[in-house]
Amino acid sequence: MRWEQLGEQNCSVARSLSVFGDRWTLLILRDSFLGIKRFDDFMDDLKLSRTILTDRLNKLVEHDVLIKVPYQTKPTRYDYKLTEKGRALHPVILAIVQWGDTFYAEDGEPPVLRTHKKCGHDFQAIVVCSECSEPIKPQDVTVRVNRNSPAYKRNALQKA
Amino acid sequence: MRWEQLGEQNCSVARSLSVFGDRWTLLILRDSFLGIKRFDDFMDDLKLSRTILTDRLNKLVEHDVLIKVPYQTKPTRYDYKLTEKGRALHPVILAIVQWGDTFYAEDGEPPVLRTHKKCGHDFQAIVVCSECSEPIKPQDVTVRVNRNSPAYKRNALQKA
DNA sequence: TATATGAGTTTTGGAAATGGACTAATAGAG
DNA sequence: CTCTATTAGTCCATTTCCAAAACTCATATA
Repeated sequence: MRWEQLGEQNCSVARSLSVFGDRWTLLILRDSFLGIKRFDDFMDDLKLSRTILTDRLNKLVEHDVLIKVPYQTKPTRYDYKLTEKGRALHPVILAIVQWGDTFYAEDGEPPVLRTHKKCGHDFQAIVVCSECSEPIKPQDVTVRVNRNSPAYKRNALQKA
Repeated sequence: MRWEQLGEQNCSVARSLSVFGDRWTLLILRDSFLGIKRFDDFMDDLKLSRTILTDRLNKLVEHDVLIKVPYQTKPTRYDYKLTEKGRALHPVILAIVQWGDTFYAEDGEPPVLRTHKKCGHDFQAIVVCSECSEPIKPQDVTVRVNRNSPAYKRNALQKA
């Protein structure tokens, strides 16, 4: 399967990964959440080739994850800022950080600490059930196809 | 920066992505959480080249995310099953699903529904603070370097 | 006029992915 | 005891992707 076809799959993981599932994009987003906005600042931090950075930033703008906001004219220069859709990726980054902290922190000390301003504590990110607020374990989840989804209906019609 | 060097960076996102941040690995893991275990079943579902699948499965085994468990001898054939470390990636997958469901579900109907057995409800995955159990918003998080981490100490020594 | 800054584009050799053919070990059918 | 199917690979030619470095362009500053 080609990368461009991935987004056409009827799976939320596949569609999401067609947006940010490549080598660099999640690192760009990590930097965005840390406040990095400008081309050369991404360059300095990520040490990737300019070509790829240009490409990835443009794709993120196309997908409405980042937006270009001019910060000067003559010549026009842009900040790359997270959109609402981009900020919605925060849980993904936090979940990845959590896993890395758990399995790769030397001496149990993660490289970076995060404080939750609301409660004032250093925190870990926990994924919980929207209905009962309990942490979700893999074995507690059952999966089924949504018969109300347009994709399912199209498929059912084809077979009939 | 080369892909192999990524894991050496002092960042939990970078180290995590050096394990699963490529085109196919997260899709393999999605399938693992759906119960797929065998080489050809991954093949059928993912439609990727056998070479790449071999490579990615081996890497996941090396990183202790999957483990090979023989299900027959003569010839020996293996199931690829999630380890504890692999199961710990469940929140990452759920966070990705959540984002895809939010922004790419047609008519607001996601392709797949998940039920939490514990409470019996279809659920969404929410990322909350381990200390106050409130959902975490990007603007409520402050980040700082952990001065107790071995990596920080090594760096401080170098400069002194 | 020369140099610096910011944000790219172009070029080119090398690395990785793709798709298809080939291999191996064994079981079961005829 | 040969033929075919199953499972899990390996090998290889072609295409695509990526890194690094050089080049471009618009402007500001010395």
